[in-house]
Amino acid sequence: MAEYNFREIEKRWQKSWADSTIFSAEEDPSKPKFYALDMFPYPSGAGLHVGHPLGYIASDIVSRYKRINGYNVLHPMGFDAFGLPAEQYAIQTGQHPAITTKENIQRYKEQLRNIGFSYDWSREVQTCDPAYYKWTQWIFMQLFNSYYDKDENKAIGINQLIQRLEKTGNKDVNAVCDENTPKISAKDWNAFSQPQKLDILNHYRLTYPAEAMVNWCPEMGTVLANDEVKDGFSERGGFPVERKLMKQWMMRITAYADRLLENLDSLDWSTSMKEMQGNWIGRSNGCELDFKVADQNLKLTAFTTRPDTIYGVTFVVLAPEHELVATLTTAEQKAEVEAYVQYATNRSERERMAEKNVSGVFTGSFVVNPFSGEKIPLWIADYVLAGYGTGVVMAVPSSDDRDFKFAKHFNLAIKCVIEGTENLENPTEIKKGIMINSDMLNGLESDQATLKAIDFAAKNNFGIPKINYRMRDAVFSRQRYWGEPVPVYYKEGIPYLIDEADLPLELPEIDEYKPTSEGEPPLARAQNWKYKGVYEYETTTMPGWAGSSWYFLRYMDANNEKLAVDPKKANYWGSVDLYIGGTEHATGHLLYSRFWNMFLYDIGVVNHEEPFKKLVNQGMIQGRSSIVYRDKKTNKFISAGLIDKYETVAMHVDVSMVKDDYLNLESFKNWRPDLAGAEFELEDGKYKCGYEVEKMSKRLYNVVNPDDIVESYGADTLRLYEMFLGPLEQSKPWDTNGIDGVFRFLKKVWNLFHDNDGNLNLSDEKPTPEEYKILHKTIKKTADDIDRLSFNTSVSGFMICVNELSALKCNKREILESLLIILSPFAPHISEELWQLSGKSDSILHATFPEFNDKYLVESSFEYPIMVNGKLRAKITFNIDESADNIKKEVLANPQIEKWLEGKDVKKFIVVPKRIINVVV
RNA sequence: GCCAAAGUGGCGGAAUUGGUAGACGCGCACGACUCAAACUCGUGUUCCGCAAGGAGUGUGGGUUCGAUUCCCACCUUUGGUACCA
Repeated sequence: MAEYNFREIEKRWQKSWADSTIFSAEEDPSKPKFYALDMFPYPSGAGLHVGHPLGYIASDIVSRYKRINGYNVLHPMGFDAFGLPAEQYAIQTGQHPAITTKENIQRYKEQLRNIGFSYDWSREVQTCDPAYYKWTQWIFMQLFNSYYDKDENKAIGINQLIQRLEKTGNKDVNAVCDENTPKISAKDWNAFSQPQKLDILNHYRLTYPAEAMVNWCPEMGTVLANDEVKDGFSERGGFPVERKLMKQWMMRITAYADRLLENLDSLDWSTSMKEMQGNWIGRSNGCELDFKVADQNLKLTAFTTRPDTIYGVTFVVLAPEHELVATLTTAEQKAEVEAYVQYATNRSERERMAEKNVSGVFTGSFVVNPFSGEKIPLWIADYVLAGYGTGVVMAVPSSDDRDFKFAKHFNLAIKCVIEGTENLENPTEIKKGIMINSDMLNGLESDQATLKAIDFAAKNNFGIPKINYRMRDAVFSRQRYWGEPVPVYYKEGIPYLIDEADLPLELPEIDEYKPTSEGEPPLARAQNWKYKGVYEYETTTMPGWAGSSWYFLRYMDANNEKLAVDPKKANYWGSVDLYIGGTEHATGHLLYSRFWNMFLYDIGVVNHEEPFKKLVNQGMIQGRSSIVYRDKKTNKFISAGLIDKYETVAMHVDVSMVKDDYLNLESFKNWRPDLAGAEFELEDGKYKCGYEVEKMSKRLYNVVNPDDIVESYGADTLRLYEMFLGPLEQSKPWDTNGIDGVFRFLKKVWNLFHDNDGNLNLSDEKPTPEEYKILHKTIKKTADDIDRLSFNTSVSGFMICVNELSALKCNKREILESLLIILSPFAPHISEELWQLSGKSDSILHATFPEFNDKYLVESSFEYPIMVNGKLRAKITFNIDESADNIKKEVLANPQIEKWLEGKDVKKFIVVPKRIINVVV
């Protein structure tokens, strides 16, 4: 009577779980904790497609597995709800982004519920909720009130800095600050006006206002962070981005550069992920060297990582934006230099990148090599960046590719300083070796020469060791509406934090979501929006990454109205034990989160320095588009196998009209009016489509919605199939074609419990050794596979297990109940249903993962593959403890083997116990 | 250019420590059931060959009794990054 009715079963259990508190987590010191986290989604209008749940399913399996292994599991979900698409939509339609966002979240939650995730929804967070962003603003305030002390190597309250300034000025303060921070004495400080004092403090604060060169995207009307710009275009939308000097809030992430870099070692992340962050931070060890300007009382400081090549310096190059460009240009060169600077600074980042040609201009001035005393020309070129190092490069054309190209182009001197490069067409091919033509450094190895050069420069007061970073402080302002307001107001042009008691500072209502006619951000439109009714608020909002930089902490204590997170709870849950999400967040979210978490660690909010102990990047699920081919001459559609005979045009068709690559002709004709009269050239009476693996996108008609899969196969099938598709971390195309196999598997599971008439049929008989063996083999495999997140192989393990049990017609309760428990993290609905049908009153969620027992797998004999010279020739079964001599005797006497020996001498006889036997002749 | 990861049947993929390459699933072929189709079940399915046998994990070489696995060189694909001195 009972068929596998997944629709009814899944609805029922999903409701039952939602009505209970079965997935809510409470701190419980008696149990080990496990924190499994998904990167929370941005709720877009398009809903989830089949690629999104991949990681969620994996983390859900681990969560459920850990739960039945006695762990206290925290497995929450929420929404990264501030963002551009909702705002763009608001600009077009006038609809408040909060409304669209709310609708989209509703839709997402329903889609997620359909898949049967074990989320603790009581801890849901939404970044756009004032109850949440109150604390995002609070963290901003803590950053504003802190500076980074290098001696303590941590963030410290700004009040302590003020006390030191009052007593001794800043000469002994070893802190991270702006390059241009003035040296002040206690006397200076105490004589300063309040605005002057605040200005000094801004040079130290971990979040600070600054005039900064930013990535301005005119199309979007906002600035973007470095990680939001790709090849001169915005990552979202693909609009052109230009450089612009603007007043911005900045985050002093560079203060943490070293710790962010060094801690990478301790993290269980993929090497490529660590590599990406390492490159992004880009620490380079080197030194600064001073070059005196010839005949003037001026010096230029260059940063170099290769002071060993100092004797190979044949010119020095300034960035076009360098402040001394005008001073150092001679009268004769003035016109040429001005024209070049004009040209270089007006070009956008994008143009500069597209431009591969070498460009530059001579200043007319000369500088002096501090080591050799040689006079060398000073140039200006845009391959030198104002923002990196000092904006001055000592050019060594014999060791550096760019310097080499530049010297070649302008016919400048090239001097080789490394042995073996003298006769090379391109001396930069050899980067390190024994120094030559280098006076005091001659004969030294590059690395030793580097040390000696730095030492010499330091002793003679024209150089110091220095570490530079590629990473910049992060721009924190967005000229947009749909983000967290910055909790700052202005009094006489000076920014002040609002009172903590006035948090949250809520987004005001405005008439339109566009910038004002004066180009002010949308918040400038707000009427009567003033602090204490008097002072203007900051009108930029926080960027998308603000709310996502600490949401993993809020989950630990999501409903606390008094604190961002109770340190006691944060200490209990600690770092995330498994974080699953996309690789696209390598240099954005994952870096900013580490930064904020580290800061909160410094100020004592949490007791773990790193937020994500283990990180796994799920691969992208690509679309598998279906293609039909229209004959150019007759307008007939030609089946894929026959297109060689015609000249055809390819056309994407909706994948919902295609099954197993065969096109449903009726649906196709009904798809669009112009196709109603379509004719076809068929193969074997069917139309076979071609396919293409590409991005999943509406435009390519290849989007597959999980709701549709759940409707036709059920959530358990979807979960298993997504896992079965291949390794979690690998990108792969979604191909619905294979899903029947997984569905069949679940039906076989169902059939194990039922007789041919569909009646429940379980036996209480003692299982046979063979049945135990099948079960315990699968228990071990499942546990091992989950530990290494190899879910595709555990699914095939289940299939093997069920195939073998079916062959034995096994319906032993003892075996099948254990099977249900190990299957339950993967296919929770069917497992729960069969568990209850078999007479259990308690949920399978409260069951315990069966203990693996080795004794069922012990074999008394093994069928050895016998190889002769590495080629498989026979198989013979021996007892496990058979002596090597006996094995040898029997193998050599075997007629199958004898044939291959042909009486030749046996050189070697190798027996690898329980593996293989190899005879070498 | 540089850095990282990966190349295995018609397809997705397996082989966890150097030990039977192609598990499991899809697809395909044949068969059973059926009036018929679908479902389901069974058999087969890396390639060449009737077979015996041979070849085979991107290419070429090496180490080893034995290599998808280790080493060297190269090719291709994907991702990251790009004047970072």
